Amino acid sequence: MARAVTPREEDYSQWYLDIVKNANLASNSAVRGCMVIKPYGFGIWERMQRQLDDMFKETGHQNAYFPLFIPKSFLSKEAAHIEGFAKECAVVTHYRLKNDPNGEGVIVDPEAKLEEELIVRPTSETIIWNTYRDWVTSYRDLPLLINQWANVVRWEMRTRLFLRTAEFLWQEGHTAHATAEEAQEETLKMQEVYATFAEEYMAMPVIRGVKTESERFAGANNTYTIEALMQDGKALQAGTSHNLGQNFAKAFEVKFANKDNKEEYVHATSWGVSTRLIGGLIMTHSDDEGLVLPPKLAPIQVIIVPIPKPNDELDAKAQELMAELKARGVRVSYDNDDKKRTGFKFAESELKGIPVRIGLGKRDLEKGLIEIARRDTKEKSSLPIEGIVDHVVGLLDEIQQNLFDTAVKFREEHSHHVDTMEEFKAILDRDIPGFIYAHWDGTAETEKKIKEMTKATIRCIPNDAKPEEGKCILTGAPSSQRVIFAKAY
RNA sequence: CGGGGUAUAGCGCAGUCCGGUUAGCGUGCCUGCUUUGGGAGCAGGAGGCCCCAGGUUCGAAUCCUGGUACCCCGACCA
Repeated sequence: MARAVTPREEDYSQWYLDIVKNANLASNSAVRGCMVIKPYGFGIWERMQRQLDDMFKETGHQNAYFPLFIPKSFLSKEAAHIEGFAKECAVVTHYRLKNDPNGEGVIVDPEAKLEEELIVRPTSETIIWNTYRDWVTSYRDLPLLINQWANVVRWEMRTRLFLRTAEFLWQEGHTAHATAEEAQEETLKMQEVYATFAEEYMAMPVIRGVKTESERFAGANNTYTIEALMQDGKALQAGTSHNLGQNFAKAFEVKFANKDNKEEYVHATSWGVSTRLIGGLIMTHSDDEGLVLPPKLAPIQVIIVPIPKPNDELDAKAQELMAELKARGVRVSYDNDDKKRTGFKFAESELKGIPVRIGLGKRDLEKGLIEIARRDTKEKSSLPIEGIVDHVVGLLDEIQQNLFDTAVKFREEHSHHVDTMEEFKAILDRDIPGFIYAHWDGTAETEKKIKEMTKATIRCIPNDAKPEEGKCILTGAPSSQRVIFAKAY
């Protein structure tokens, strides 16, 4: 049988598509740019959702839900916002179909034209701020800490499964605060929540930083980001947290009475992560054998394979093991399909990225042994059956940690400090370019020129950037700190 | 939006240039037998509006006209 996955060396982009398709995560659909998320892929998203949702609740947020549709006029109330989204909006113009009088099928009923068109939300700031106007009247109503799990639509020119789809699933937090300080605190807090989630659950190290003006969210005063480095040396913006200042409050007249009974506009934030995270997860850990999942997010953490095939004795042993593992909180399943051969099951468990595989062998069992295979390093070992549950539970933690450590090491090996344009270009010409720390003169013109010359953009100014005197790699103008450049998804 | 490509079985493709039996191949699926410690073998079987609409022709997957959809490259893109 042919190789299931194109090797990364040969064609990284095809490798990515092969993983998504062959590991049964998602597929293209009948609708351009929109994907079908299959059960296994959605299982990963559910694990992500559950964890993030817990983290949002712990930081004081509540979930709510706002409409899919936004009146066209709302979108134009914040100038920068409409500027950013106008070119990628799906518009609803009619509300009824009818049978085609000339033949088969249905047509849009021209008599059912909407007075005002509705926009399918590309993001919900406008509809939410229009609602918040009624929710906020006093400082006692603040802070307002709301999150929404939803789908949004952005009519992108070109799409890629998970990384950029016309419709995607996400969460968007929208908060209102009495002071600018509180809003800034919230913005940074949620950036940290995202970073913690990425590192501790996805095992994906991220740089916490702030976007330059040209990369900022449309309508924000500042956009904070977490940036991850993918295996092909390109950056992925994995989550953003925006300080919206009073821009939306002013556009939607959201005012409150402060303690002195004076009217003030509220200060706002918004923050989101999307199904794009699954793309990041794939490109951080997976290999030429298939998907590699961190145990904390794997829908199945341990799979038991009977060798050479299921029988009463092996089934009983498997059930016993499963019960013990489940009691320890492990997500375990038993591959007792007798139509598939052992080798096929091994290959399939690797393709699907299941962190630990237990080979329950007839011969091994007679000797009191069990085979444990870990997905991350592909190591196999035969261990005594006593204490196997403890071993597996410990191994899951070890794999989680190893994936993170390996990803950190990769990022460090592909992070470069450069001081000249020649070095800068040389790094970008490498097969795996990575993050480039360089001085920049702080102007949008320079940023744009560098992008035109090299396709690299400023991913962020790291939160922990140390003050350092230097000269802009393009103009030679003075700079006080390094910023991170990279080619990006 | 510019350039290129594709549309034939669930999936991947050949056939189209040069019209002509019953439209093939691989894989997957179903049945049976033999296998079974790293993607099994053999045999039998099911599965097709050949993207859509018109046209040419005795005859169209194939030629002509028009349309639609998707993919790739670029531009665009929290």
